Parts: sequence; C-alpha cells; structure tokens
Amino acid sequence: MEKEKFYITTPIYYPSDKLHIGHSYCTVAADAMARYKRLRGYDVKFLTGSDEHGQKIERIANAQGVTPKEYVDKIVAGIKDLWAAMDISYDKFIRTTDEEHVEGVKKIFKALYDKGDIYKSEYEGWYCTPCETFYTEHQLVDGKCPDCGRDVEKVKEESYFFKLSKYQDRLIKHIEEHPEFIQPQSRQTEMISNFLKPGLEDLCVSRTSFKWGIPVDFDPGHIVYVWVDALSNYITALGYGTDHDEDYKKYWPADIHLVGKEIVRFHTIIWPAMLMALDLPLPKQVFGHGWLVINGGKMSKSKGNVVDPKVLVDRYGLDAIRYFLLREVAFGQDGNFNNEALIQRINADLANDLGNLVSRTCGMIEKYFGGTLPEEQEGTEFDADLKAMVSATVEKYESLMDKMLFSDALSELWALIRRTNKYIDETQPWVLIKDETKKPVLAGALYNVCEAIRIISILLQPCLTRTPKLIWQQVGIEEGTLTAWDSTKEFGLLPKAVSVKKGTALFPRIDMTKELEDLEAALKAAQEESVANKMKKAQEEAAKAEEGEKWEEITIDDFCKIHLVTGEVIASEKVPKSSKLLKNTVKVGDEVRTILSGIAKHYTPEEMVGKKVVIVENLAPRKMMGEISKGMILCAEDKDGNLSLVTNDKAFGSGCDVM
RNA sequence: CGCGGAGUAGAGCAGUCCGGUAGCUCGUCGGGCUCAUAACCCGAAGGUCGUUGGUUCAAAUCCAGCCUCCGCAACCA
Repeated sequence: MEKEKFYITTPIYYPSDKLHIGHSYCTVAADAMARYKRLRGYDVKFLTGSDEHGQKIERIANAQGVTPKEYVDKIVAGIKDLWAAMDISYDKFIRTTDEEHVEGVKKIFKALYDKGDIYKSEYEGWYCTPCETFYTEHQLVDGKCPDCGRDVEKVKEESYFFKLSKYQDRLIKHIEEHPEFIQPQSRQTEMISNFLKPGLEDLCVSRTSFKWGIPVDFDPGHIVYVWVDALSNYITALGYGTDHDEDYKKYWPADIHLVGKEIVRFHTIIWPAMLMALDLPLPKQVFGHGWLVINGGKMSKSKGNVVDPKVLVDRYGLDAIRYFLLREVAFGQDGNFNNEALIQRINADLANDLGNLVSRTCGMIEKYFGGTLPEEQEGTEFDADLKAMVSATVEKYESLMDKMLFSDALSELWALIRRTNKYIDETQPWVLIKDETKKPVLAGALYNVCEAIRIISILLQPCLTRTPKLIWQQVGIEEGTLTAWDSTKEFGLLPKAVSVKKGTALFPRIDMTKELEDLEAALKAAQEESVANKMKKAQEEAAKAEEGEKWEEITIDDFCKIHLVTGEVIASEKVPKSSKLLKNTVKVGDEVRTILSGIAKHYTPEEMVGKKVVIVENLAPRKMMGEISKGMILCAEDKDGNLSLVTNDKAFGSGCDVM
C-alpha cells in the first residue's frame, strides 16, 4: 500500500548574515512536524534552503572583497552546520543558485511571459544622478529631487511586470472558500482587509540595477527579481520544469508552507497568483508563525539583541533548546525569549520532571531488585487511573500535533510526566520494600512506571531528537516494535523483566544566578562575530576615513563651508504619523524657515517655542514625511541617545553667525 | 481616522470564536515523603479579567467608545 505523502517547507533564508534563534524556531517547528508525520507513517518531504540572490548580497560580497558566490557559499555552509547541530531532518536543501532552480525559474518566467501575465512596461520616471535614485512625478518636490533638491532628468526604465491585479478576485474567492488556507485565522483577516480588498497593483518582477541574480534569458540585462526567483523554490526543488520531475508529481501541492508572519503576504497573495497563472494547484496551507521577541522588543541586528542558537545548543544541549522553542511559545503568536525563561524551563520541566522521573525509577529498580524486575508482579489500586491518563494523553497529543499546536501538545505530555511522578508517590515503593510479601506489588508498580516512561519517550521523538534514545538505554527498552508510534496505544508491551541501567542525568540542573551572567557574556561574544557587526565596524571606519568627521583634522577653510547661525524657534508642532519628528518654524535673521528635527521624544512642541538654537544654515533642503526641511538644528547627544539642544549662552537673537 | 497584535494573581501565559463556579506553569508560604538531579507529592495565599458605557436573568467572553504597550509601514541630518 502506498504511503500518504506530506510535503512541508520552511522559507528559504537570506544569507546576509548568520542565522539567529528566530530562524531556528521556524525550522525546528517544521522539523518537529516532519518527524511527527514520518513517525505516523507518512511519506514526508521536508524542504528548506537559502535565497541567495539580490543587491544586498552583491553589496556585502563587494565590501568583503569576494564574489557573491564565494560569499554565499561560506554562509550557506554555516547554515548547514547549524541545521546539522540542531538535528534538522530536511530531505532537501535548495539554494537559489542551484542549476536546476535557475533553469526552472527561467522557464517559469518565460511561461508567464508567453501567457501574457508578464509584460514589459516602460516605466517613465525621474532620475537624480548624484543620488542614483528614481522618482515618480508625484514624489518630486517643486520638480526637483526630494532628497537633495537638485535638478532631475527624465528617464525611461524598462521593467517586467506581473499581472497580479488580474488574480485579485480569484484569490479572494479561494481564501474565503478555504478557511484552512491561511493560518492562523487572524492573518487571513489581515490579508483580505489590508491588501486584497484595497486592490492589488501589478508587481515589478525584474530589475536592471544589479547583476547578481537569474537573468531573463530572452532579454539580457534584466534580472529576475526576488518574487519569481525565491517563491518558485518550492516547486523547482521538486524538479518542476525539468525532465526528472517525479518528486514534483508526487509531492506538489505542499501540505504546509511554514513562514514567519512578515512574509505571509508573499505566500498567500503573490505565490498563489503565480501558481494560478501557471495553472498549478495551490499549497493547501500557509501557516504564519509569530516571532520570538526579546523582552518585548523585536530581535534585530541594530538593537544588538540577536540570539545565536549555536551558543545555546553548545551550552545546554540540543534537546533543551528544541524543547524550549516548541514549548514556551504558543505557535502562531509572538512569544518572549529570555535567558531566565529558558533556564527555568530546563530546570523545571526537563531536569525536575522528566530527568528526575527516569533517574528515580532506574535508581529504585537497581536498589530494590539489582536492576531487573522479577516476572512475578501484582497490580495496585492506582493503576487504572495511570493507564487511563496514558491513553488519553496519547490521543490528545496526536490531535494537537496534527494542528501544529506544539506547545499544547507538550503541555499535555508533561501533565502525564507529572502524573507518573505522582503515581510513584501513591504507590510508595520505599514502603513496599520493607515488606517481603509486597515484592510483587512493588515490581508491578515500577513496571507500570517504566511502561509510562516508554510511551512518553515515544511521544517525545518529534520534539526531542536525542533524549528518547538515552531513555531507552537506561530503561532497557529495545528499539523496534517497542518504540514504534503505534505501540503507544497499548499499555503493557514491555517485557515484565525490565532491566535498567542508570546513567548520567539526562538534564542536569542549572544554577540560575550563576548561569545568567555567563550566558549573557557568551551571547554578546557571538554577536561580535556577526557579519552585520563586522560590516558596521568597517563602515564606521570607512566613514571616518572618507569624511574625516570628528577625528581627522580639518582646516579653517573646511569649517567655513558650514555656515552656522543662531535662530529662534517661533512655532513647533508634531509631524503627524511620525514618532520622532517635530516641525519647527525658525526665525533666522529676516528669514523664517521650516526645519524638521528628530527630537520629538526629547522635546515637546511647547518646550521648543522660544528656544534660541544654533542651526546649520546652508544644509541642502530635504523632504521628510512630506515636508521640506531647510537646515538643521544642532543638538548634543549623550551615549544613551538623549538629546540636548545647543543654545547660546547670552541668548543673542536670531541671525548671528556662529564660529 | 494607514494595517495588525496585545492588555487576565508577583512573573509568563491559557480561557474570548460558541456568554453561566476565573485556569496553567514559575515564584511565595505551609504540609507530606525520602527512591531521586535541594527532587517529587499535597495544600494555601494572591485577580474589581486595561478603562467607560451598552445588550442580557447572567459578560474576561458580545457591542460601542476611550487609554496604554508592541510590531508592520514611513521616518530618524
């Protein structure tokens, strides 16, 4: 009989830096699901990979003095190492630089073009040469560059567009008729009300401004832009468009695209529209999971709070980290990641509940029976309740795992672990051992505990990849029929004469206060090594060298290029929809000008009025949030980012030169 | 009125779709037990469910308004 297939994917990650715990989160979840389905007897295809093209990669590689390919090869090797360290059981790792992917994308692009869903358009716009940027008519300010205020020239830029708008109605219909398509539900509402209902615009699917990508083979100079390139991976990885497309025929459509909430839009609008255009079936479900946030804030390189999963795995072991990721956060929602919660989970759930259960059980069997239970066993009045709990847990666990509710599934499993600990207390082996006639009862009770542990260990397998085997070694469970998934449905399969061998603690307890400091230091050290950090440093040095700001000596002539003058703020208001900007009306001599400043978090508009400030008079005008700012108000900034206006001591009026 | 998420015990969350005794984990306190990784088991204290109003016999849950936080987007001279 042929097995039922199950195709699950993670996003393909962008190798502009080392991956962080957020990537691990998504990938571990996909892995747990893939393992679960395999254990349930499915023919599973689990795909992950890397999205390697684009301008950003091109730039980083340039800055590091290597070719883009050399750069991504290095990063991808690191990603694969990480997945190996985290026991990610992917069946295929696709790289968008793989030949089969490149060929597939070219064919897909051409097919869409031939069908008329991709068309070439002459995008007319304005170009500012010094800024190297295109603007629409609408964006210009008084017919000049909104950025620098200089003249712009009219240019025509060729681009290919995908007729996304054509599929709008079909998309809405599909989403409404398939409530399971976008999960969780809240994302569906968001997609419809935020993007589909307001109307879709055709999508620009080629670029000429960079080279690192897949060329449009019928139009040299054009590079396939991210949408068609990256999203197609889900089918090119299966050999779509080649002569060996058996996998495509077998596994497509995907059962689940697991993605972060920030890219739900691409996967539920652009990707399905592309598939519709290609006359291919749509994926059955797109599941948008939440983010791991650090103390309430988003994890980001600029905040320097990125957590390196490798550090955690090295310190606490893989299963501790996998458990934490799957257990701590309700899947689909954002969840807090912090070191304290991690250590608490390890101590409370893994060390105290699970680890100690195995340890005390083996300890007693060794101590009371020399390591092997006698065949002669009797039941106790507490058995029925334990057995009922075991079979109820198996059922609930399966049903929750089917819905990818990992946290709830583990929560149920841990209730059983606690129940098993309680069973030991109920049966009181340490009392039974004192009465020779109670030996069969004692043996029976310990047998039941071993049997519960056996079933628990089987259920753990999708989530924890190493602990189940360690448990089997200690409790003397032979791998095979006794560890098959379906064997969880029968209590009492373990041979009566269980032989145990107590090993080292599965999860040693961690000293919280001591560990927190060490962990923090280790995570900091790892951040120092990130590409972003290196790039930032390099940029800072380059900036210092090139512009000679702050540290390099300048001549009086250099200084005279900057015209500083006193001014007086005569009015100030908040810029709507901006949290940082104040729009100030400043009197400078006889002139009154508008200057926008990013100081709304430090000064209220009321405080600003009447301030005698120092401004840069001859700074090129700049447009921000739809307003033109002419000049710049000087502020001092301390190391915490607090701002203090530079004023003049004797409160001279406006229009005085500052030198 | 750009979009979305969140506000429930000291902390982190579930419950909200489908109104009817407010639940879980950690922490705190008390007790039990001693096989075990200072563990395990039992019990207790602790909540005007952000706020105001409405619907209802009954609202954490439904409706309307408001406040606060977070994210997206935009932006930071």
